Amino acid sequence: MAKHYYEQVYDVVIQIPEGRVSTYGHIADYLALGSARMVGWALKQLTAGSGVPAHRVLNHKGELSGRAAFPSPSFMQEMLEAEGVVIKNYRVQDFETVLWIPSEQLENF
DNA sequence: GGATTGACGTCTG
DNA sequence: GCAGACGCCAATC
Repeated sequence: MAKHYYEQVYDVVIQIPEGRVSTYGHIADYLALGSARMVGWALKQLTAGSGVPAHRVLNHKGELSGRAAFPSPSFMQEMLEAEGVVIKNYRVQDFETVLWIPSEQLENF
């Protein structure tokens, strides 16, 4: 059984540092999945015990679109706020400031 | 094996 | 800038 494509998504999401967030588009583009839906689909398979901080993955608007998939609607927000990310009405403040890009991580960090 | 779904993104109007 | 439509690929029914 070869490594599923969503496992690659897990690997990238796990590398997202605390206080930072990423987007489906960047992850999809980095992994060359071809569609952000692949990332969303992969994260959908995730669970709280998967060890993958899926709450750090947002949509291109910086909105916590996936909060509905969490056990609590505020779970995602609480999680990010605990890491230092400022959330306002389920949206990340200074989104581009806390935005974490996998390709950028590999080339500059 | 065909149709539907899915935590989205980009393009066009 | 906002709204609607399309695309994208894999998994599930």
